[in-house]
Amino acid sequence: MAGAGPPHYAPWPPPPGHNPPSMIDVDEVRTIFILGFPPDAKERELQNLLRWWPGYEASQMNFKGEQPMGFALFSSAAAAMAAKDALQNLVFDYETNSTLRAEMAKKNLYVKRGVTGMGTEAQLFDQSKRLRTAGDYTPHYGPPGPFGAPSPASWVPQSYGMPPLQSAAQPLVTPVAPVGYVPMQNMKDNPPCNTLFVGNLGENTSEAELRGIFSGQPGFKQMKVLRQGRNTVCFIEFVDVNSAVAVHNNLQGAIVTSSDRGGMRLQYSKNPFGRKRDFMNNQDGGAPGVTTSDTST
DNA sequence: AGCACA
Repeated sequence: MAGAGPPHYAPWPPPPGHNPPSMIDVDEVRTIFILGFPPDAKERELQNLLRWWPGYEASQMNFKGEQPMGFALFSSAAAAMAAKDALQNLVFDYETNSTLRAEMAKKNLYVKRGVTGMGTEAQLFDQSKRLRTAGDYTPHYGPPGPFGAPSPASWVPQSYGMPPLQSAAQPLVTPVAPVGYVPMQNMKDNPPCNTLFVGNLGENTSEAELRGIFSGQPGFKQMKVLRQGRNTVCFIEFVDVNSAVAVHNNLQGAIVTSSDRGGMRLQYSKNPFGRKRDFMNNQDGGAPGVTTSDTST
């Protein structure tokens, strides 16, 4: 059971101008990081472990590597340290003999406004601006725009004072903002659906860049990259059609730095995710795409 | 100008 639905997903990225840095003492580290979880620990378990602690604000589980790493942000350094001590050597799971270790982090956990530990660290840039910084083909890790979002790497702790744990703490995804756009005429497209097809990608297009671009988009679910000789294509699934439509429009022609063809072409997929049953049953020779199921009215 | 996976 998935419970009562998604708790607090932000349906759309916050507009620019959020999180005024002057409001908070940014110098004070009030984040702890926690190790020792069993490999199957869930982010929700971390949240539920900490949510009643005084001053708890947000947490996040990082699943790089063998064992999950938890990060938790508190309202003050004192609250963070108290929680750190409370968690120290806590037996998390008797079956797997998992004992937690906690330390102060080097940097504070970066939390998107309104999101507490939901694990999507990729930042959105202001899509309405259609940043056109062509000339600069340096991959930007973080938007060049009005608000520079810190790369997730910036808050990954350096693990000092403890045995060499996961010093290889890498970000799961490095957010990538397109450096610019080229006009893209989209000749034949398909009816809107929850899956986008990405074309006009060169053979050495980096999957990491694509993931950096798309995984932070609102409603992103999963993506798959396909190499086809000197072409690369990519499928991106979204939670709903509206999310796909937004990205289809906003990122059309966005420049993919690792591609040698400039802008990407975004189309709706012919075979969207989650439709297998439908189109398998529609073998009556009728027009594909016309389904008998009605989702509206 | 290229549409996989369930």
